[in-house]
Amino acid sequence: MGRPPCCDKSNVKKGLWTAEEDAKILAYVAIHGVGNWSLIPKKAGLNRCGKSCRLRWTNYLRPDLKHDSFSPQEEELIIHCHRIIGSRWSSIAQKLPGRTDNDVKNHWNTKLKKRLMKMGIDPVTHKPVSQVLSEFRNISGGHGNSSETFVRNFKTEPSNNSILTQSNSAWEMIRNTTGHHHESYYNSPMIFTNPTSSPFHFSNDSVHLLNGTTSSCSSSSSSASITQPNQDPQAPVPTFCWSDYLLSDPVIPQTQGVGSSATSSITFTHNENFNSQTDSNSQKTASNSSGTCHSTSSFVDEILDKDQEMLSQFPQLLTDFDY
DNA sequence: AAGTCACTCAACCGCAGGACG
DNA sequence: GCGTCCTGCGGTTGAGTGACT
Repeated sequence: MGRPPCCDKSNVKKGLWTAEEDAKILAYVAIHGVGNWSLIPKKAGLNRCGKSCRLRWTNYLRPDLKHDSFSPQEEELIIHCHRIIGSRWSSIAQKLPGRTDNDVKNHWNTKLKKRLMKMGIDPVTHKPVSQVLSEFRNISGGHGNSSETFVRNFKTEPSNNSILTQSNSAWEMIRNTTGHHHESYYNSPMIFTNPTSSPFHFSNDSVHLLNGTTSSCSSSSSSASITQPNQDPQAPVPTFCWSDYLLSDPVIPQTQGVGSSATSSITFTHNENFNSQTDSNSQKTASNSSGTCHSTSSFVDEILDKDQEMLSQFPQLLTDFDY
């Protein structure tokens, strides 16, 4: 027996709110404050579900909300946070005063995701589509010979791609077109940027996104080495060869012919946000990772070890996003 | 001018987790 | 420990609107 509905749905109004209804909510909250939303409709004289009232208040009527368009800085922050924590809209919204999770989610789905796709960046992984497809080719046997064509279409006319229109990311496209669900790979924290591994990021800079220019990624090269424009050329660039882990993971089938164009030797650059607070530590960690790339350990074990290492060195990661 | 399409965003839905008796 | 209620969250839907043919 399932949970009963929160209200009698046949007798409550649905759909857009009128100014009069808004005024009733505002008047009630001004006097009594928020809380116990299930009782508010009755007390405020509204024929609405309490849940609907709460949503109207939190997403629209709250006095601290901004109703203007997103600034470039806010967009940059959304992209950055999404790269780190994914679609945890409430957590991202907390970083944006005056914005709700619904605002952020809608803005991502309608604007930012499309902008990334148009630039050839997969909005799920935040990596160049060419690289995502190349990596997939590596683990699926190397017969994805149409990936370059796909990447061209992805970058130039994403809206004309029926598959993309529905699935919106290279990874989802791969899943849809092949029926293969490489779950261990798909869920890998190295691919889906996990905060515990976040010192190793592609620097598909938000600056480029906001300026409307294309990123430095190449649609033809599967060996991505992306560096930050302001990075000191003298400074050593820590690298992290996660593909080594992939090839050593027993879950993922090994393939022949992963050399030349199919080899994914990806250079991860240092995340600027970690530089400011934990520069020496993260440099050390990154350097340790870059120099070794041991293929003798399993991918999962290495990730877990790295998580532990990161958590011990960057405890603020736990607090930043409410883990 | 009328019809169609694409896009935006407010609102809804179902689920999960916490609080409480 | 269990059931109920409330709240919060993320995914999805659909009405409204502007652009295009």
